[in-house]
Amino acid sequence: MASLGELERAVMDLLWAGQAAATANTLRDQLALSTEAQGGTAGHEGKELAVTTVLTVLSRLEKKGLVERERGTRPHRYQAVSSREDHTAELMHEVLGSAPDREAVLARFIGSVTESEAETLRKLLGHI
Amino acid sequence: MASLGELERAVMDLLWAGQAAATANTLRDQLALSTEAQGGTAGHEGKELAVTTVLTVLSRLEKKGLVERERGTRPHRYQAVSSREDHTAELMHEVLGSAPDREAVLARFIGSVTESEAETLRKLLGHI
DNA sequence: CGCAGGTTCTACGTCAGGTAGAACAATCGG
DNA sequence: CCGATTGTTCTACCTGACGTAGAACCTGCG
Repeated sequence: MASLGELERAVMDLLWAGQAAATANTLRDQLALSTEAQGGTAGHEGKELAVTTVLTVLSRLEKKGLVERERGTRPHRYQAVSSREDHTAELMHEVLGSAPDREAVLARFIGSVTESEAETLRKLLGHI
Repeated sequence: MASLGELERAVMDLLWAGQAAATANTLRDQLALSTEAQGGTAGHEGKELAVTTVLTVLSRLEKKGLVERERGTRPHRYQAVSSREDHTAELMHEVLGSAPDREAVLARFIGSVTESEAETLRKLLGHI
């Protein structure tokens, strides 16, 4: 159970991007800014969501264990439990584990990795 | 769009496991056999599904591009488009690509790989 | 031609996720 | 201490994916 919806994903992206814990309102504003008059890479809409919507999503993310909230302060402050990289790596492991022959999967995986990534991997595997 | 439901997954498992293209009826029977009186590792139920159910799922899998069917023969024959390993590796790439800093993700990923897997990777990456 | 086996259409129930109003809680200025 | 303001929780609706399958449709075979 690790799949995220589109909005959930957008919220996580903000939490991962920002350094400090954010409040629901902050996130609501930031969500509105995404794509706001930005004809660029596409994303959502410059749509103003209700704060309750953001709060609902945050609660769901909390239940999924992706978000942690400080309940002490009045505007609760939300933050990602783990970094985007950790989370993604974990997901990769999950996917890898979903096949019986992990090594065969790794073989295919390596087969289509970019050269720079291969280099990174070599470096990382080297000093063991 | 790559997530599979439980039954979809079970069908793919069968298609991946079997060597030849299967018919809907064959798959229905095999699905019934899963867990049939097998108190083991758990799975489904020895439940007899309607063939139409299997066909619906197969159609959905076809639409998702995971299954290919021969329409010429009368009982259509279904088979997985790509091997389980290829599919899984592709998924891993998808996940990897979902983060901006791929190399950082790889670093975390390698950090929690088993020794035997690390060995496999080293072998596959050669040393330039 | 009529039937049996096979496929497609249509449809319903459930659950996740997007969305938000209504109700409730806390906080702040007076 | 009280009302207004701000923030959170409850409840609920809508959509789409998926499990499930009956009804209707097609197609050789006898």
